[in-house]
Amino acid sequence: MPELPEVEMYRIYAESTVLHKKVIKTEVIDTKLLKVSIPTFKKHIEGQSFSAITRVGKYIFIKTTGAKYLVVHFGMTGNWQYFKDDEDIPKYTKVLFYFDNGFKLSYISKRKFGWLNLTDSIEQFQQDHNLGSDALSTSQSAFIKSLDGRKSPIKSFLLNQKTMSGIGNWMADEILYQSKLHPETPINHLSEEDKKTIYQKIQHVCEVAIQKEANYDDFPSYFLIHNRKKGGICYHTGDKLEKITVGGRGTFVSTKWQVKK
DNA sequence: ACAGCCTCCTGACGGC
DNA sequence: TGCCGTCAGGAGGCTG
Repeated sequence: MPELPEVEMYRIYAESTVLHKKVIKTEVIDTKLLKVSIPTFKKHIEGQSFSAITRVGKYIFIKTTGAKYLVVHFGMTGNWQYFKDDEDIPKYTKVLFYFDNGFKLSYISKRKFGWLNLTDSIEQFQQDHNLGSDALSTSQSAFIKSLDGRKSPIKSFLLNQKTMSGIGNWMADEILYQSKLHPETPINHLSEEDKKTIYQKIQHVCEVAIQKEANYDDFPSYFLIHNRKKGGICYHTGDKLEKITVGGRGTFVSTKWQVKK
């Protein structure tokens, strides 16, 4: 599922395909995924070119030559694909952008958990939707300060996009596994050292995942993701991983390796 | 302000 | 082999 590293790959893909291309037409196949009306969407996108593509957390912001930014979120099964021939249209295409070179960009969503929106500016969108700064742009001191006064399980906090955005379910498990901390540990039980460790592991997991182009198979062998499945084994202890629920999300944990405080 | 639970949606998967 | 129930998950909304 697309989290920060996967969305970064989508951003790079868009930069190498649709940047500076002019949209001559759009086609909305499933209106449910559009957060604005079709006329508003067409008015601000058709006839405009894509002039910059940036990412904050799991969101992509496409600056247009018009007044608005196009905001794209992929949900859990989203993707996009650049293609030319009609016969190559991807399955589950929900929105199509036609460019003046004859190519098209398909916004794909299998389970309809993503959406498209418009905004005046990235900062405006962040304010309106309580979207925190990107995990790779958040300082250690800001991260540690944001933990003050909280007592929810640390995993729930990592999944919350309000202060730091981009971390989803597999990354939260990965970060806490590498931090040797149990995902249910209440934030107010963490030491200053723990907080620094978590921050460093957030950066590490993001950086490695992007460097490996989000191809899980290429991640180092000590990464949890290789064993993050039913019957998976802890790389460090050899014990079977436990599957629990934290914050309503499926969570894999090595109970001997990850300390609960 | 914060925490926790529910909802959306539908393909994939496991069990019989 | 085929059917059917259950699971997965990001973010927003609602409640306590």
